[in-house]
Amino acid sequence: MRKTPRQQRARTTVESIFQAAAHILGQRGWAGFTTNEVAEAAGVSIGSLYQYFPNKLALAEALRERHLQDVLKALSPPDAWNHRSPTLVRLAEHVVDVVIAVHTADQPLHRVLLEDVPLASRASLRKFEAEYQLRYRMLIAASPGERDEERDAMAARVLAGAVEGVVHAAARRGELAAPALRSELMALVCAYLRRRR
Amino acid sequence: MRKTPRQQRARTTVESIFQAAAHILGQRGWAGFTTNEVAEAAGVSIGSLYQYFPNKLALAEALRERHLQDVLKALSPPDAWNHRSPTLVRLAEHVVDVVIAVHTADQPLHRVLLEDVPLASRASLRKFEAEYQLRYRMLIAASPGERDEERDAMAARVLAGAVEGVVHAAARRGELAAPALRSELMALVCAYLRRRR
Amino acid sequence: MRKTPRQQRARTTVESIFQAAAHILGQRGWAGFTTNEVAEAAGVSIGSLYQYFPNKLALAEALRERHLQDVLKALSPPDAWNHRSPTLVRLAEHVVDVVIAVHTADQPLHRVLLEDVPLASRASLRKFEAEYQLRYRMLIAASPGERDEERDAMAARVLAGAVEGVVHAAARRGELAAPALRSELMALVCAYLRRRR
Amino acid sequence: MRKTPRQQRARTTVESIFQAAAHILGQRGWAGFTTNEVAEAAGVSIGSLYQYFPNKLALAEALRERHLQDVLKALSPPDAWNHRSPTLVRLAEHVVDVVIAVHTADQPLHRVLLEDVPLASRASLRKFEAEYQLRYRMLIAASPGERDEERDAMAARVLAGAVEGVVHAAARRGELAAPALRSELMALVCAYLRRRR
DNA sequence: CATGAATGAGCGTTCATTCAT
DNA sequence: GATGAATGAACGCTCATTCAT
Repeated sequence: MRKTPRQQRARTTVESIFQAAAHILGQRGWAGFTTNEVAEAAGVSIGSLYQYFPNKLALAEALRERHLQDVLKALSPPDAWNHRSPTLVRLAEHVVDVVIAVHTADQPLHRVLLEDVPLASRASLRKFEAEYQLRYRMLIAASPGERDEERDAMAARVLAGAVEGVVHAAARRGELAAPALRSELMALVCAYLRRRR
Repeated sequence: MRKTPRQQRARTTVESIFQAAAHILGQRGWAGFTTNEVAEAAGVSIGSLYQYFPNKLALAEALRERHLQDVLKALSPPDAWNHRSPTLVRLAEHVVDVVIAVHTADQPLHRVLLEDVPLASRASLRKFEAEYQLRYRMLIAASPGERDEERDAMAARVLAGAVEGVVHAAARRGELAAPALRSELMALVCAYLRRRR
Repeated sequence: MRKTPRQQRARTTVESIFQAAAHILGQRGWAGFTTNEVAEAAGVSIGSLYQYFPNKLALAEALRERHLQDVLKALSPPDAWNHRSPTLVRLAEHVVDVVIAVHTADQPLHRVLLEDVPLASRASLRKFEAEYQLRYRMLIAASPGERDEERDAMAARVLAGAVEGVVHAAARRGELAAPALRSELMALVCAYLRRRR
Repeated sequence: MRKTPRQQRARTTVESIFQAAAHILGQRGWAGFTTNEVAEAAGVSIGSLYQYFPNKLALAEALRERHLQDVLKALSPPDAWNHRSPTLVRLAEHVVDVVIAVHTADQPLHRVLLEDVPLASRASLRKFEAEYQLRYRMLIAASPGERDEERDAMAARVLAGAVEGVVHAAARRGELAAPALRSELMALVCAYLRRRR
């Protein structure tokens, strides 16, 4: 961001730009994402947008950063688990429910931010992915069987890819709310975690 | 397509447009896909391109149609299975290997065609997906347990989403060729297919 | 230039762009030189302008190149001098008259092209200046006194600057056509050339 | 200027605007001269700038006025000449040295102010030029030969144009400090002043 | 007197598309 | 069938200027 808003009205300006940008980016995708439309939808002049974001990509990246932080926060273990860690199934349910919730809230935006918006620097995305994988590593770590660093890492990536893929496909079909979707996905995750090696 | 090429020279024109379009769409994505560049790369005038494709989207969709047919063909059961159907594991291996192969051959193009190029009509994509799901239904059908139409359909969608998701994520990391990827993905598929209900 | 016009209508397009650009650049200066106005004045769409010139600066530079060639050509010794070289005064008259003529034809354009338009590369301008100085070196070479390489070079630069400065100032005052201007400028040039060292 | 600063703090505000404006105008030229950058460089808000200058051009013109006054002051005959006026050569040396000094101190700014900044009204510039010519008239007046009002006026303009042109061209080449430049320029001026009519 | 958030006309440039040749 | 010159809407972005605080 070019400068941080100090006055209150500036903060509302920036916030409405974020809102409008999220909406339009999710709806139109990166190719159809235009700064002029964002400004108009935000009820703000195009000049104001460029006061705070040096260019279109920077706006999208700020949006991504924001969104990824939200995702990580939602995926964090609840405070209730501080003392007694839950069963494997509870852990899996938490991850599955959060991923479903993320795609429910912002169906297309999540995908666009992660796959459509060009990467100015890979650094921040790598950092997110590392954090993100960590959540799946916790599942693997809690599963039965002997531990193996490399194999567990691959398992975490496979699990993450599978969960993302299932939820993503369901989102495209508007099937996210179906209980059967959740139960089958849980079945998949648990079957994988409990498999004999 | 606006009209079908009759003369031989017209057929080579159209073919070189397809080649160039596939190349550029894969490299630049939908946002960077320009008809002028396609025509130039194809060694053909921009006018010729518009003789056969009414607009940019129609070209991309023709490309998609072509590609999806290829994918379905690759997924079809080999002739060798006509008489004796193979084991569950062999079936699963076939699907996994084909999906990996598809993403290996045309990494970015496959993704762009399926996720980036806007959908003029959902009809053709729905048709493809129905066909595509059928392959996974065969896996479910071959798995142990009692059959249930709705539940099996959901299971097929979940399985398809999972396999696609894992391979897709691996492709982004350039990890498609790793043997560990394949074996873990197989483990996931088999664990799911063999799960107790 | 992005591409060379092949068809006749393309050549007229480019020519009218040049005409309009020269007019507007001379009138408004570099800061007020807009490609949209050039295209409009040329009776051509903005797209056509960008078919031939990759950007605004390239257009101005093409104009400069063109103009500088014209100036050098005008300054070249006439064919009539091939066999018998003229007197010092005749030589000086030729230079003075040409410089006055150049500024008369395109008063502000000449200045803008040389001093206002940013230099993408200095190469072509350096080449022009070297050629330009050569004409003044001929004057110095024809003047009485012993020759000295360095001193003569400086004398040529001083003479060129003086003639340019006088004509340029007169142009700003609209005084270029005054006979007194020419005779006083000739007096200046001749006095300098005939000075005792 | 919109209003004259009364308080001390206002005077420093205006002064820092002038400083910053001179710096940026000299560096970037009229085309790259932006009020926002001036305000920032001056450590002053853009609002403050517009309190004192109604628009960008007015700021540049105030700067020009200031600069031209400085030039005239530098060209004024030193107090030492009040009683005994110096030789023709001394007079010429004074003018030449001052013009060189002016261009040395603020090479680009001087040029930009005189040639790049558009003229809102010619009045103030005409006044300056009249004053400026007067200095050259003194040289002509001190030269041998019979006086003639019109002819002397033209001679003064020619001399002024020549000196300016030589120094200006030398400045562009970074040659202002060269002793040979000064001596050749003096030779030019003296040759002209002493010419037989 | 000073601030700085906000504005929006207008710039340079791209690219899908048309049509005379 | 094929060409490529021509079009112009629309994009990303800048910057002179205003005005509420």
